[in-house]
Amino acid sequence: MKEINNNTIAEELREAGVRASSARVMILKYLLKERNHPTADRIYTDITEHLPGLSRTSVYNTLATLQDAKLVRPLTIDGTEMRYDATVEDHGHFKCESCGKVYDISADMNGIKVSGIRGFRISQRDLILRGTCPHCARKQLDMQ
Amino acid sequence: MKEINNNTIAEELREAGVRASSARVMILKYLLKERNHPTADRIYTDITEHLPGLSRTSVYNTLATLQDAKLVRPLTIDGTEMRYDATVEDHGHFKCESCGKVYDISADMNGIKVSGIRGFRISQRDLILRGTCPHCARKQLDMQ
DNA sequence: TTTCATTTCTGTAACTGTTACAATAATTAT
DNA sequence: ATAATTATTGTAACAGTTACAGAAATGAAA
Repeated sequence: MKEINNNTIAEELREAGVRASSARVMILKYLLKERNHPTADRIYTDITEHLPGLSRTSVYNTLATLQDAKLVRPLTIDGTEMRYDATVEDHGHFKCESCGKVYDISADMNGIKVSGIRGFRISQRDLILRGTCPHCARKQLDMQ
Repeated sequence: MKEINNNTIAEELREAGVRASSARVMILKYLLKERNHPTADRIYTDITEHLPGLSRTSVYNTLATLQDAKLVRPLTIDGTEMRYDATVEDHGHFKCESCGKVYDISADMNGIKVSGIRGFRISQRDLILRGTCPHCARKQLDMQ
């Protein structure tokens, strides 16, 4: 497990071919540390709470740059807002429809039998499960 | 294959426990016939082109009703807009990043090995593949 | 049928997430 | 140091969605 600090992140950025500007380091560090599938707005508010001087537009610009550099993956779990994930390895997500929280799940997508995709070139696979998380399921039982 | 006409659709609505208003029949018929994973706006423009007198808000309201009645499934393939699908059976989607088209694919999700979801109650599974569709892949080759 | 209560639909306006754009600031190369 | 490029900011526009109040349609009861 590589340590996460400004230097390692700056290096990772340069390796990916982009300049290690302060906004990029901040945002990538946030994504690597929190791993909470945040929205752009969540990133903005969390970072500026401690370090003002970052604009909302810069968050969007930076996220676009990090996506292009394949350092960050966009998640389209909700229909109306993007979420972002610094984990690039194949994995799935569970969205609790009760509390809204998004959980990482490990899923072996090679086991999926897919047909009717002859000639399709696949570059990304997203698996999203929806339902109720254990915490909310227990709460619902208690209320009965 | 059951025939799709206003009567069978009205009956389907009533069976699902909702009134068969004209807006609901129109929109469900559109979804069943077109099967093009439309956005709310696409539904609105396509229907009002031939039959004016349907409001954009009614499209949203109706889609929410049809979702509650489990007749329509929301798709969150893009981050900024919802799409809708009248097919309820488990299947996946392929989004071509080049032309934007969304294809249905048949996927057996029972083969997925998922771990780390003890206690999670799953109500829906979405599989989204992204990449290049055969049509666009051929175009890209031609250009080289 | 007429009346009443409820449900559905409409139009406007607000709201949220995102993007475009021009101006400023910072960085890199010359 | 200077110029050219790149990054960041703030404002404003834009798109998709939702809230809300009033109008219309529907269903039930008399």
